[in-house]
Amino acid sequence: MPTPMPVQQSTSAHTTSPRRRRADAERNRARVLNAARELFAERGAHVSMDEVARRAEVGVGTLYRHFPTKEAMVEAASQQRFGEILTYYRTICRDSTEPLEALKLLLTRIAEVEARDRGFASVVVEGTLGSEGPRSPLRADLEAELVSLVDKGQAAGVIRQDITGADILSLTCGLNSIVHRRSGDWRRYINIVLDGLRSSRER
Amino acid sequence: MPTPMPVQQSTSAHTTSPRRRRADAERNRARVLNAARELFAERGAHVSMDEVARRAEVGVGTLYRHFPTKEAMVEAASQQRFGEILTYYRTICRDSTEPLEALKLLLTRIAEVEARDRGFASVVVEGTLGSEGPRSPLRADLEAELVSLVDKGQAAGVIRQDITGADILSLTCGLNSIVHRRSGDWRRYINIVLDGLRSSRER
DNA sequence: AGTGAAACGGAGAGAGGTTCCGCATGCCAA
DNA sequence: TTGGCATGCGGAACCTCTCTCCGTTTCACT
Repeated sequence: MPTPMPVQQSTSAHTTSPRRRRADAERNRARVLNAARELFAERGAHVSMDEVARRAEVGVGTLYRHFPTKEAMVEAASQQRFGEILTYYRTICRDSTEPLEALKLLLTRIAEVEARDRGFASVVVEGTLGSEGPRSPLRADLEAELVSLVDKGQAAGVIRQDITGADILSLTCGLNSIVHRRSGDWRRYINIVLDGLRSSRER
Repeated sequence: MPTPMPVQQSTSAHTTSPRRRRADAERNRARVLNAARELFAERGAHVSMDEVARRAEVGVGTLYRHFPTKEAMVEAASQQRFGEILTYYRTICRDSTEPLEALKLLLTRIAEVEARDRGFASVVVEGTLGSEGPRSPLRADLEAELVSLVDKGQAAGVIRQDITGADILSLTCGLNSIVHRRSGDWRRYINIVLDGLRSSRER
């Protein structure tokens, strides 16, 4: 390991960074992230690093100075999507809405974003399928919201007891599959899932 | 295209082949399939072709003479699993059992096999997620059984009308996710899915 | 045994991710 | 303003993995 002080926070937005970055580095990081977001959204996470570098008009080396691996870059590129979904959820439906209705709105939003952004879709699936690795901050936030939503629903007696918040993320795998195989049908799928989640006395 | 007569049926068991294969070729094909099945089951589909060739004690070239791509080989290796599941289903529960109960047995069996065979699990997910490409024969058979099972359940009024057999395969994506993240919890997941599938008058 | 077709092995082409290092550039102090 | 230098940059090179190609070997049939 030649570098004595590796960049730890390269994938996060970091409010208080230990050492300020140079202006050109900051600019390049933004260019890379934009290029990545565009390409991954349009064509999925299989787009090559060379291509991202070309669209960002930087060398591949620059990509790896800002993100340790391609996977981290894909993850970072979809952070904004998690952010959008969280913002929507927190402003629209967290407090005012009945839990099952809120869950429906949230799942619908996730499906809509997955339909628009193939890179995000694969991050959701991989992150749920792949067992190890640290969760990105906003993804963790979203999972936390789901957990508390499920808790609330269970306390109110409208969601069955034998389920956890983490289950919901697993259910989005199937959602993702439907979004990309038969666009449009996913509203039906959400209804099926919600009917399954209801507590028996609500049925 | 140099080869005038490419091997069409390389992934199937072919009962009536147009031209007989040499004995050594037949033997090597079996060795390769065995090696592939073992390695993919143990460690997943990311195992390299070199490694499969090494375990089968053949050269990589031989792998590609029997299977056009790695993907085809993974698919072929999991055909046996689809076969096992189909046999189980046809002998145990297709005719004699009530549709929802049969569906439960079938989903349970799929989960059990996925838990044992990581390669099979990824074939189920990829095949469901990936939109294009021809389905392998036994996979298609399994999907057909699911379709007729759903039809039967709908005719009997125990399965909701707004669902198709293909939806079930999508639901197995989430199943797969749970099988590999929290082994054991998938029985709970199956109950949730089944409750969602029930027609409303049954609840 | 002899012959031709079928099958084999494995080097290497090609593609994609990742690293490395000499050069360029922004930043700060004098 | 300029000189010093840490920081950042580009892209050739490297590694690994899939897949192809072709000289050699093996089988099957006479």
